[in-house]
Amino acid sequence: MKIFNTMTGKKEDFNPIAKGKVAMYACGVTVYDYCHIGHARSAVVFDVISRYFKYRGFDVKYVRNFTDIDDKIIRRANEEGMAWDAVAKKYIAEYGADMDRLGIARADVEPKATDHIKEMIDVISALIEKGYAYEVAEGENKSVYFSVDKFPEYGKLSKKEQKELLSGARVDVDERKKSPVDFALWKASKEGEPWWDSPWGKGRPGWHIECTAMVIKHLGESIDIHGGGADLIFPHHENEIAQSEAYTGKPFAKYWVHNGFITIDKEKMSKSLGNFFTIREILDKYDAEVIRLFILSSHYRSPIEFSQEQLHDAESSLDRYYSTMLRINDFLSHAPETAIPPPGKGGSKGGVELEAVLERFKDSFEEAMDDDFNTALAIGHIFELVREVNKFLDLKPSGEAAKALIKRAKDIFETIGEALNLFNRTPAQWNIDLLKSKKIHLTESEIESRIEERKIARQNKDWAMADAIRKELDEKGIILEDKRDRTSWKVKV
RNA sequence: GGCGGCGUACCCAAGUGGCUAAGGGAGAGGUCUGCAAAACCUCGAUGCAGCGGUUCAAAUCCGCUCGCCGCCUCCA
Repeated sequence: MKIFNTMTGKKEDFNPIAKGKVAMYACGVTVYDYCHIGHARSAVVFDVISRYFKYRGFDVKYVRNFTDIDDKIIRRANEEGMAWDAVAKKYIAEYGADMDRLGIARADVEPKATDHIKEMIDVISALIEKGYAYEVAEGENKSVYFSVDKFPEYGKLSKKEQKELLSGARVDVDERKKSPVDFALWKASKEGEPWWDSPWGKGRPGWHIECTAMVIKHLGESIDIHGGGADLIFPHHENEIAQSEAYTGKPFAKYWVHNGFITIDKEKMSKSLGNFFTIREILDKYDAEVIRLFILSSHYRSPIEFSQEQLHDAESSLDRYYSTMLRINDFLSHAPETAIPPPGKGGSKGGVELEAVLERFKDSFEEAMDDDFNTALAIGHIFELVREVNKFLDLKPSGEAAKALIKRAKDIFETIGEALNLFNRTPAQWNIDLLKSKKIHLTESEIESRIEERKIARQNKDWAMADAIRKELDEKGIILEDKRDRTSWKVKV
């Protein structure tokens, strides 16, 4: 497997620190508001990465944290007249609900910063002892800062020179810090803010230190993969590296993996620009699987331009898949057991191309995913298989050999579906769920009974009546498909 | 200003040195069908922002130009 490592700027062979095991940490969210589609992307990407490692037989331990104490949470609490920890609790629950709906597996450990205050204090104390950090008195309490110039490798991840950072006017000038690039490990408590007791009096942790403490506690001092959105490269991950490696003297993470942004009108989606869509806003109009397919149709490091049109395209693709799965299921349950000579063309020759695609499918899929998790290419392969399956079924095959072939294709879809957490509903469920996301107020049985009425009309060759029923359903967003022996329905996408 | 990325058909998007440039969506024509729908077939970039260069061979490497974006501040 090859993975692009932000640290080296290259794709590298993946060799885990411990054979057969993957220790992986992804920075989660600060819980002060609903998540937007950009957060969803990051979560989907790392979900798929961890799933694929498991598919590949690795023993994966995946940790994704919650930042549940921070300025924004405190501000939000004040705005809403809530306690800060009630805000955190609320949005952790909402995050979980969004992730569940998106089909994102819970991480093996989902630690919260405030559950690791002691661990953070231990690391900070050690950093002071080792001379990497210094205390600054603020009233009766003290803050602690990391002294960046004590860590010469600072900037190695983001490729920044300390000098450049110093000359840049954008860093906060703060009289308390010895250098503008130094960052807070511990913040002295201000009036009305939450606080914890510490060797420096009342205070709360800085942002970056939580990840160091939680990584070390749950995964160890050196881990295989550390990831997050590309906007975390600097300063967050750079600071994590500095404080962690200063503390342990060991490399913090072997591979640094960062996902690209979601953009709107070519601009990064962000809270501050106000150009964001929350996950739940999108889930109100589109099925969760559509969002997953939309995200996974591009490589994880590329920017993705968000638009309704893109979502609609993804929805159409998915519908194509499920239409094919319906044909597969129909074939497996209704096709004659014994081979009947197909009229004219086809025959045994028909399965050759499908057989060839099936033969190389697993390799193609793994080759794509092994190449820095190229989900876009992998999904392309899946649709090649879809086409071959349809082509084969168009030949109206029959007999055990044909069924075995189609069964093989179905098995492949299911295996792949598990690795990507895509394509794993029944076609019927897909359409029932579409009724919901398209807000079509019809039940399955209502549709079925109209189909039954139409069937009688068709038997009587009352085409006007049959067409009227079909038109009526079509206007409500339901498409009917007449098969040889029955009629199926689907939601228009 | 420093660092990094991107520009592939009408839209989205793989491909980053070598067989006909994946796949999806949209479009046109056809097959099937009572008519449809779905599916399939055919058509659709002699060309990968532009210009130059390296090479037997480049979308793919190098240089320049144009356009767009990100990070350098909280940010997935």
